[in-house]
Amino acid sequence: MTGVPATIRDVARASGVHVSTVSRTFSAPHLVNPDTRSRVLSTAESLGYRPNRAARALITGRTHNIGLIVADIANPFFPPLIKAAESQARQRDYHLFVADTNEDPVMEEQLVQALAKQVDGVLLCSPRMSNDLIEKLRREVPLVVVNRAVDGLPAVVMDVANGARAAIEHLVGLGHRDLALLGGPRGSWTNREIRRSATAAAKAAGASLTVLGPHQPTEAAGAAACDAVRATGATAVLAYNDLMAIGLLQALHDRGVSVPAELSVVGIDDISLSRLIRPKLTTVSTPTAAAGRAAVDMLLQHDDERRTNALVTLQTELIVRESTGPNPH
Amino acid sequence: MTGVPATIRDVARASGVHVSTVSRTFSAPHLVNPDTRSRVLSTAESLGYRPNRAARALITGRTHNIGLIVADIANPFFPPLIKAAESQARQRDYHLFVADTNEDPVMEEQLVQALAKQVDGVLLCSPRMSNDLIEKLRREVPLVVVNRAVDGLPAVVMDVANGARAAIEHLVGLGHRDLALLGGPRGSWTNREIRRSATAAAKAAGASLTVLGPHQPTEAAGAAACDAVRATGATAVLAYNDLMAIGLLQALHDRGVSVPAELSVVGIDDISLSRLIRPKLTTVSTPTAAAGRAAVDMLLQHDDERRTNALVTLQTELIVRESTGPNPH
DNA sequence: CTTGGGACTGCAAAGGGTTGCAGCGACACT
DNA sequence: AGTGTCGCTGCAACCCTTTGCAGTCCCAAG
Repeated sequence: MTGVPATIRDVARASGVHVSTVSRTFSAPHLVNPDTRSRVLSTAESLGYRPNRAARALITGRTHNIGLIVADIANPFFPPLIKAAESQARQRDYHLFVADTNEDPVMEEQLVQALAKQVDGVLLCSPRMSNDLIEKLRREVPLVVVNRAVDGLPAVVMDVANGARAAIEHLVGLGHRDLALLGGPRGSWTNREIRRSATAAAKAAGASLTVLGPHQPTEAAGAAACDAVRATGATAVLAYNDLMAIGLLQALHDRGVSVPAELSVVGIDDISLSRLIRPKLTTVSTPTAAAGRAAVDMLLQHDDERRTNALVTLQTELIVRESTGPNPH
Repeated sequence: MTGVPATIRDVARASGVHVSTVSRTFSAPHLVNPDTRSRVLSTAESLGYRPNRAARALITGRTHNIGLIVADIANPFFPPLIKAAESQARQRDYHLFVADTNEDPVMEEQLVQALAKQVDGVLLCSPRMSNDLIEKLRREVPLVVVNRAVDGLPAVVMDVANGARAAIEHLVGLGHRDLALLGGPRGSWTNREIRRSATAAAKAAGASLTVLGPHQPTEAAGAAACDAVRATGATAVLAYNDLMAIGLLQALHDRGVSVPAELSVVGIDDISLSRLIRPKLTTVSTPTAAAGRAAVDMLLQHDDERRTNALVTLQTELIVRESTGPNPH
């Protein structure tokens, strides 16, 4: 009512107890007499008192905040992950800082540093920085990495290797023998996994695979790579993500190349967009919401446990839609 | 190096000055002798010292944090806004809490309350709560409202009224006389603006306008409303947002109704998706990134200024693409 | 009646900074 | 020499809460 927020002292005075009793009413209710407790609670209520988290953080060392760092909030891959992480965090009474690095590795480091003192841990999504740097940063703040496997660090990854293999096998099964891989950004663990797995799968199936890239993981980059893709002579292409695949689709459409009649296209991620465009995109779905939840859970479990299950791998699934078809040749 | 983070006291001891001098080195550099300053800075550097923001917040009362509350992070309308706000905030050395209400008005209130003590202000995006409640909450924490005009409260709105009018005039200009409005969620100021303006514009042009709704602002709701839209007999539809328009487009496609030959569809927002689908969506573009930046700016300017320019209105623009065409009758 | 223990509660230090105030030396001016 | 000012630095209180420790009261057991 007064405009200035009530502190624990106001409540103590108003209810005739010591501040420590008020404190305990909130943080260890079982230690205070039920009568006292309800009295304190009701005066706190009437004063509009809320514990000051900064002060609490100062003494307990726990902020009840989590940092979430992503490469690009506007990349449709991330919002479902952010949403799930935020929801999971809040359910456990944590708040979420969200920060955007603009795909810039040095920004990643700065952000972790800046957030370090203010959070109980940081979720690093699809980091582009080096493993060495991650090793260094983990000493400043608990880290959970998403979309990257780092030795000894808790991590949540998608089984994109399996997904890429399934995609290649799908294409080979449709008679394609000349394949292209539209590579993603430098520094991306996922990109390396996809390349490794796709290359192996193509080799095992006796097909050729031309690797293009690195590229930014954007629709524009996908469109820009259109001519390079066609120059490879491939009849089917696997893209690093749906966004690039969709950009490629647009560019192909502009050039009058029909999909999948002349060229088959597969994406990865299954962002919501992918089933809205024409042709509907064949893609490898990755459980992004589950990844967000899992990452929060890993961060919030106690350190000893955290070490034991240091790597969570989430399954992916090939979703065949309309952008893939038989080899025209 | 030690694992435990260095405090201001460590730096003071190591550089042979008092803590207050170290404090000033960081928060009021001009007050300390350049020699002293550089000495402090270098020992701070070598100790890996970073000011503890919680401690600072405790004494200064300013957290250097901002809360951003949106209805649905995964709704493509919001990510560009979030991204812009985050970037603008960080540029001014603020961090951003992001929270998601799931379109739930009571969650909105809880979130503002929970964040209140932890931030210097809250950006309330597209709030669904009542004006009374907003009035109440503004007494607990500085508020800036986006996509809603509230008396005396700093707000950033898009001129959707003008956009809706332009859309209706565009449709009338194409010969349509029987129009429908696919309404958005209850409690949305934007929805009321659109309805008001569209109704007035239709009336002025001598066209009929059937208003449908309220609906959730989702693709699914847009699709679900397909039959209701057709039942109105309208030859052109304006949707509350692109997501609903796109859902409608999908449903129309499934039913074999061709757009724009049989029915014209207009969206609002111009999310990135809208130019990727077929037919490309005619829509009213809203400057979401600019809104995010403006909201942060408003929050961060001093109170006296904040009062003077309490309402920022951002212009919208009709973007004619492929989903609108002449009246078939 | 003593002793022990349990249930509460109060005391005071601690956490890491900021900031008003005062002290101090150097210098300029009268 | 005395006075005033300026630039810099130290002192110590303060921000709000948590928590180890100790004290009080009461009751049950011996």
